[in-house]
Amino acid sequence: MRTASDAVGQESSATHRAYLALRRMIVVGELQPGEKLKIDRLRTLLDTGASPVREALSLLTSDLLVERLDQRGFRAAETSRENFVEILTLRCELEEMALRQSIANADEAWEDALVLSHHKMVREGRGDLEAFEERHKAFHMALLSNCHSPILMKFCSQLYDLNIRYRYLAGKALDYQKRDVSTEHAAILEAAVDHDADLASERLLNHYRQTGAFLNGLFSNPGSQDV
Amino acid sequence: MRTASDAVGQESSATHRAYLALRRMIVVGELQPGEKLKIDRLRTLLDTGASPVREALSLLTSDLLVERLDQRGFRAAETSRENFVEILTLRCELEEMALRQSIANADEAWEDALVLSHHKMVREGRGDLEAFEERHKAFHMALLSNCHSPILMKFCSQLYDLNIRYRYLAGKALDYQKRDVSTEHAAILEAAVDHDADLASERLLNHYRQTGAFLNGLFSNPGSQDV
DNA sequence: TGATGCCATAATATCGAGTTTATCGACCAT
DNA sequence: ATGGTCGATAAACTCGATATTATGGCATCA
Repeated sequence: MRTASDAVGQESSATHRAYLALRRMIVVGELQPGEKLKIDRLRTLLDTGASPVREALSLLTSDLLVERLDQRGFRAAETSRENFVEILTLRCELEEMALRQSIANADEAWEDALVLSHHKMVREGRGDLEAFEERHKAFHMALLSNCHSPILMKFCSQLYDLNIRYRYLAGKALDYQKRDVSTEHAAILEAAVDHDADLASERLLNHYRQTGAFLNGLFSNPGSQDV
Repeated sequence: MRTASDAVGQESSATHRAYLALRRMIVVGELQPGEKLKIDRLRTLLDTGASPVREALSLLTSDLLVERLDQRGFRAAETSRENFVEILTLRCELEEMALRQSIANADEAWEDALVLSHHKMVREGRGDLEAFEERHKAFHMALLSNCHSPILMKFCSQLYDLNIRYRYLAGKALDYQKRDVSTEHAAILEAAVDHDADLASERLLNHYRQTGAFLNGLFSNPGSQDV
């Protein structure tokens, strides 16, 4: 019983919709770390069947956003400082690798797409946080997208999602309001279009490490968020 | 209707069994690259229901061993020289990273486990090829296992499986019969227990690159296998 | 004769029910 | 009183069936 009107979403499949919805809910923290994910509750929440939910949870398990317990169902992945540090470290390693390859393969089409994604991110502004985060990820992925290594891209994308989850958990991307990340983004973009791999890598990694150090501090006194 | 006797397999779940079985079949080539994976056929083949098969295929999609077609089901992942080169490159990068961290964290327990896994691999011999490959993977993973980075381990494990698939496809691990890989393994082990990260990395990467160059040659004239 | 639209077939994707398994509280034995 | 076992409840897991969607052949029309 599906009307022709919602055929516009070219990705029409209950499983895929459930996957996107659940991933979003986990990333932004609507589903808390360690929270039990009961099929029946999610089934009613997403208004779909049990099969799509199970399949989506299986996929999220491979993304490390969901953990599968022996025969006891699923739960949202736990968080920990060790996990956070691991993600940050791997992200720095893999993204530097991808960025350098991207720059080595630089061509006009890539640079155009890169500038465009940066522009879209700037234009979006901070009005809608989730929309901005979408653009933000698009920009960072665009930096790497010319590495011609789909597997590496997949890894970077996964690590990005794992990381952004910590940002949300720390309190609605608090860091953005204190630091001037716009300047950092512009600087990274500039170095990339100049094909300066060393400078671009250095700026990208500093970008991550500053955010990382900030978030890492929150593990000690998580009550310091006052807005 | 399950007897108590087959409770010995502590991982008793139709989904997990289907996952292992299908992964094995794809890796060793019983399911060819690009082959359509019809649910019904696999269902009868594995003697299980459709749900476990679907869930297993979903998981394998995240392992990059299965591709999901829009709304047209699943197929075994395609192979290509580009894909092979990418896997080899990433493997070298990530495993060197993991190996160096492993050695940096070296302790007795790790060295013991490492020596043991090497011994088991040697003892297994080439009688049962699949059993040997099992030990072989265990040895290589043991080298990396002390890096204290579960995500990195997961990536390396995935890449290992993707790579070994090409070995099987090239013709039943032909390379092992021509080169003296035993000596190479022993040399890697020696450098690792000596905590010589540079030497161990160099030997490990040479190990991979030699195998890689050999397999890469098979893409040009795949008919050269004569046994 | 070639191309196009339609219909039959087959396979997928989804749903709802039944079965197996874990959890938790109560009860009994020590 | 404490430890262990048993039984009721709830949940996950699995199965069979239905509905939806793609595919390939056939008829029709230009």
